[in-house]
Amino acid sequence: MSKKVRVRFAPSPTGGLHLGGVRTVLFNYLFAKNQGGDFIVRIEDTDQGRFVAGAEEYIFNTLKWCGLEPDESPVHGGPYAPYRQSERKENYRQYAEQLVKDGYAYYAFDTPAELEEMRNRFKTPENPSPQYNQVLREKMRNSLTLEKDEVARLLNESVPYVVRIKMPLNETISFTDMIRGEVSFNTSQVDDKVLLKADGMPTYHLAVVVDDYLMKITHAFRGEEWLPSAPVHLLVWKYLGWEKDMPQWAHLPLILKPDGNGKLSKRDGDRLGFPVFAMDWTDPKTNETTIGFKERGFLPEAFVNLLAMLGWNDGTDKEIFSLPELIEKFTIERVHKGGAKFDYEKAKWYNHEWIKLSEVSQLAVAVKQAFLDKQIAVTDEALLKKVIELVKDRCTLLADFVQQGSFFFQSPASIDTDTIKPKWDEKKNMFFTELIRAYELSTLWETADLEKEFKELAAANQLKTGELMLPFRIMLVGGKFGPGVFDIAATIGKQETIKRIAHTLQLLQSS
RNA sequence: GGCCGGUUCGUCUAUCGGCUAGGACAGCCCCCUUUCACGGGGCAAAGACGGGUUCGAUUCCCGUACCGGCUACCA
Repeated sequence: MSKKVRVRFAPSPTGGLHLGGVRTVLFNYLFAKNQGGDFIVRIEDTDQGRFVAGAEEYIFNTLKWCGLEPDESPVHGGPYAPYRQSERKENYRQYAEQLVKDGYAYYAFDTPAELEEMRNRFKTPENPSPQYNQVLREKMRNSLTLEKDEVARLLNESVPYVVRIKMPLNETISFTDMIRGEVSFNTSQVDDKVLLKADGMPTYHLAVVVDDYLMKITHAFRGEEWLPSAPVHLLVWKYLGWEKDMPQWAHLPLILKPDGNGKLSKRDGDRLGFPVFAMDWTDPKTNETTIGFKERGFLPEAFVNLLAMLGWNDGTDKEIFSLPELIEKFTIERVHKGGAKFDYEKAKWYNHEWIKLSEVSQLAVAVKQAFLDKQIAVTDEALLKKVIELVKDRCTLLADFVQQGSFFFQSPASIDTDTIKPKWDEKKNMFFTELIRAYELSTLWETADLEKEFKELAAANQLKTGELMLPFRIMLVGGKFGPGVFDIAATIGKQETIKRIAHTLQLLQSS
């Protein structure tokens, strides 16, 4: 019997959640649910200096929007509460002390200024960033170099200190990553990372191990940027005597910027004009808002779908997956090793596909909101549904519904008469005048009837239908866009259709 | 600089030693459509390089190059 799968997403609440973060959540979630396991969210707020108001709430709102609800978290509760590291502060010190007692870690009294001084002093062109390591630790002020009495005195006088792991010299440490296979490191290349900070808070390196252990995490997913510190974590697991309970690691590939170099950042979105955050994020300090996928008009289904395909596929040509399908099909073996450049065009394609494939009723709420955002109140639900049905094939983002369909709810703000004018003449004017009369007498008001009448009248006047359709369209919607003209006329009704024709005729007359 | 990771069309990817290297996005062309889409059809487009191993390498191994990540009392 193997243990129940438990995975965790461990964000630090420092701002909006971006693509990469949500994808990490998603892969955690998919793996857990595929295995019938639990998905835990633990807030890693060990850095008091980086606390950002509202960031935690934002994270949970985002998960909710995506449909990735945690089984355990600070807001969902759970048997391993609290799930906020700042509230678990007292847990960590004992483990740090235990490591010191067992000779795996030590106290270091160097001040930030001293550390900076050290780095400057030993910096050379060949070694631009000297590390607090097996060699340099000998030159610093710590419980390894100081006399026992001196250490005791400093501790006694409450001189600030940190606890650092004592990296062994020249040991090979390796593990099997679920995505990358065997990865190994030489400990001589790894520095003595701080485990417990001077303020008594653990660093990520200690907290991640302690909490993963305490919360019985079985599989740990995180971004590839964590790979270099994996040996530190491995060693902490080992030194604490928990090796047999260590989760299996999986380091996810990064999401890269579209135009070349580096991992995708918020700045790239601003620069290239696409969202990077899942939802709008307003920085409480600057009050600046960064656009999110949700507000840009993405459906959560599409957002989740496109994220899943960035680094994973099911081995077939299938690209459109619902969340339940993803859960069913997801396996780590099919996660890519290489980073993926984010392609906004493809992202939009996913949204377009999901809009086309969604039921009208599923779209209604979001589309109504899109209209409302543009100051168009929709009160007629039946009309809304009819409009969605008519235009959804040509909508990539939710806002496109407004562009494609506002004229169903209100008369066009302006009529593109410039397009009509060059080919306008008295015969056409006559035709539309007669059309008004004909439509006034119509007893049937369906698409096919309207088209039939229109064409018959055109034939009677010896006019080509083709030359009349565009003017008609512009009269009804204001420009060269929208679904089929007769569908529009049928939908807006007799009175409105006639009104719009007459209005344009008047415009053409007076200019 | 050091360490670690990665490398198939412009982009996301399939291929688990047999390939005429498949699909999707974007691009281009045609059909459908008297708007724009949708839909259908087509074109163009890739294994970083050099060595091995093998009857046979995109696939396995080793180098090189390139790209990326890390190198904080941040996560």
